[in-house]
Amino acid sequence: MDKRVERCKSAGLEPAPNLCEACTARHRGICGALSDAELRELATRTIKRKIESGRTLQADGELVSGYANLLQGVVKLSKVMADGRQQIVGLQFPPDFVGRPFGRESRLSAEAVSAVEVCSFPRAVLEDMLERHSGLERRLFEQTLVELDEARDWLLALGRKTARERVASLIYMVAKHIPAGTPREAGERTSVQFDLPLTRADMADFLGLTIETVSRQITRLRQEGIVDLHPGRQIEVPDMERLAKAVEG
Amino acid sequence: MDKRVERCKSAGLEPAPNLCEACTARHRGICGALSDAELRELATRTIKRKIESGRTLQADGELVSGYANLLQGVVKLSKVMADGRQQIVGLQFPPDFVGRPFGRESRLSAEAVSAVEVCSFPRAVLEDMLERHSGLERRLFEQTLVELDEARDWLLALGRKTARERVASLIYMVAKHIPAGTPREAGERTSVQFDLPLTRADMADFLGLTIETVSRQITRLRQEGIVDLHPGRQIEVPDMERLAKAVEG
DNA sequence: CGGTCGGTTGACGCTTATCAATTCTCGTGG
DNA sequence: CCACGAGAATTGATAAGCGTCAACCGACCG
Repeated sequence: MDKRVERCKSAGLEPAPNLCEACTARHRGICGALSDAELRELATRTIKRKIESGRTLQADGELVSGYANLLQGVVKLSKVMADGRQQIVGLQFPPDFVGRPFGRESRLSAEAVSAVEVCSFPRAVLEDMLERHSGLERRLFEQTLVELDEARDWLLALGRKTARERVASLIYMVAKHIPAGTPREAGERTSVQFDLPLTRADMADFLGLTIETVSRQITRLRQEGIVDLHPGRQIEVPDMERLAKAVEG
Repeated sequence: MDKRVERCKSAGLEPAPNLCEACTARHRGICGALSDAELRELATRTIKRKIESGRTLQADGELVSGYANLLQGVVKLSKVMADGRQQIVGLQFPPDFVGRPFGRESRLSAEAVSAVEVCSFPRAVLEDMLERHSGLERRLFEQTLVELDEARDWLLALGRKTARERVASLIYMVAKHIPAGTPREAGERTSVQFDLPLTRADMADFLGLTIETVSRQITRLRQEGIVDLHPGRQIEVPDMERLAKAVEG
């Protein structure tokens, strides 16, 4: 048995047979930069893994040993201060690439916030592929630029927005990223329903607030009719326009 | 006269003769990825410009028309909300690259916060150079990764740090970036003195605070003996260790 | 059935914003 | 050279928004 497969097993993970041709993300994310032949090559060097919620993909300060394409679920990137204060500095959705190219250490950890499925590969594979397929580097670069933009959007949110606006911003962002659950019948308003994969604690850590403040602001948005809460972290947004307004005031 | 040179003149800018061989940044920034021959080629297509404090290099929403290497001075990147709230999302120091590769629009503006000197070139030149010198793309990519890291560090600051810690963090960061003015004689403590190129308003916009709070926290750091203020935005840090402690609490 | 965890709600206090007045700095022109 | 004015910075008084502490509810699991 392959050594990597073995390591996965021992970590309680479940490697699956891996055929890029059947992968839903093969034309998205960084894989979109590869030809069919290249995808076949990649298939021999990657492992599809399921990761349960709460498990750590990459710990703060640990050497980068591997990378992954996110296929399903949500991953949070977070930083902690010496005294325990914590801040989530990014959320990743499919088909994002997870990991830091070129082995620069970066002081952050990546953790699954829901059941997650990734296509993972060791560091050497990425480096090898980068050398041989220049389109890949461009693709990674572009994603990094998008992440930089998103980080800067959140800087604006954390620096200048009120608690209510921040919560609205988060819900708005997730609504835009998640494959819309129920876009409702055409005749009705633009009602959207989806699963919010974050706990109140995660939301607070992302928004630079406390659990209590997040909870209060959500109640407020509910009373205002901007969101509807359904059991099991389901959120319904009856009118995206109104939510969008709450994002900026 | 070259058309570009003409445009510069008309904008009140002063193009200078441009010899990469004599440039102080030729081995740093993205130029460090180029050979002597390539630098000579680049020299024919760039213009060294001086830009006065307050002038805008790239306005929010405007199409990216050109790029620049920062040779001297400091540039701020900022975002504004519809109602005027403003947030600085990044500061750039020499020899940083200024501008957004691949023409993605990004909703931010770049403005000189001190007298600035840049080596600028039109968009087409960057694209052309990128195609012909693959090391260049890597270099740009690496800088973008550093910027992403810095943005995430500030997310932690804005989300979780107190006003005092934020102000200390900013002073600390500038102290690390600015070519140290007076490292003092070897026998003494590690005293550092430098110019803080930001107004209180800029600092506030960067730290997500108000002018008044920034001012109060600086007075406090002064009373604690962590910083010394000298006329003309000169700051002296008698002991970097103590400042570093203030950064995290 | 009790225990834990996630979430909500309330009372209170602290940090920071807001409003306002004053001082400082520096460039300009008399 | 000094007076003047405008913008930058400081300081004070007050208020608001969010954090802290604590009680409580409901779901889930052993």
